[in-house]
Amino acid sequence: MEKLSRRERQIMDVLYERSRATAAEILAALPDPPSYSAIRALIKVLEDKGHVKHQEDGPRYVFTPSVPRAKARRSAVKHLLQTFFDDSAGEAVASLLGLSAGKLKPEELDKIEELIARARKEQKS
Amino acid sequence: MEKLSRRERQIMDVLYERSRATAAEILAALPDPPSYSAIRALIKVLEDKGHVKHQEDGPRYVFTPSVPRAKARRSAVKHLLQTFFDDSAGEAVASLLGLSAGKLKPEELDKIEELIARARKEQKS
DNA sequence: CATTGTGTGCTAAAAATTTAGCATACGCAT
DNA sequence: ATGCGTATGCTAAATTTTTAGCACACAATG
Repeated sequence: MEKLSRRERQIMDVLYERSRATAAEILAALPDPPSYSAIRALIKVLEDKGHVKHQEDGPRYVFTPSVPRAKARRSAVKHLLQTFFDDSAGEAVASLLGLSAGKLKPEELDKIEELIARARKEQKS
Repeated sequence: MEKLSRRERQIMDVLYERSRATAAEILAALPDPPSYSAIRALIKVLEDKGHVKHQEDGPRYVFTPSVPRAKARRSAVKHLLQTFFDDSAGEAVASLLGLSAGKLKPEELDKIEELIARARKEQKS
């Protein structure tokens, strides 16, 4: 599994964000969008590298990441944690809560609290 | 502020992780490290683009990101949230707690709980 | 005071990325 | 059936990234 160029990374981001997209949708979602052909060439590279799969949907292709989102998530979080938070999950959570202050639904808060409770138990064991 | 290539991104990651580093340290920290000259050329580009500053420390240069870590953090978190968590901070926190299950110090957990309590208050207001 | 080690700056070439452009296929309306 | 719009596949060229290779400065060492 080879490394991704900037554009390739951007395309993967779009795919992970929407979980599936056509070439045209990707084009629309990219910053400084290049030409349609350019996009398609890039997608082909991504397919060759094994990062992207496609399925036919009538006339057009629909592309999806070949590594499941959950897995990609984990690496991304791990990397973020290492790079910006010295591996301190606490700080990271703090940052998250800070960033979305006031935007959190009570149920989400409940859920998080429960997770903390669970973490406490694991801690003791 | 222009876009970063893969290598440039990697270098910035190292810098954010350690907050400061010499060319040699960066070299040591990079995956598939290229030559020393290569590193230095890349750093120069990053300086030209304005992402990196240096200060002299005796004989050698010490490089630091020119955008403060806290700010870079915020963008990184925001981007992660958008790309992998549909902007749901709740899910992101869940993922964090899951990833570092058992590795969290009780004080950290306390800290998080307090943040939640505070979020609850903001919620109501 | 030469030599060695480690730093910088610069530049040209190699490699990789990114782009545009053309050929082709297919559905659909004229 | 012809032409139009929108797909895909492919390729060659333009651009950017990445690399290696000097040249020079300076401090420490023998």
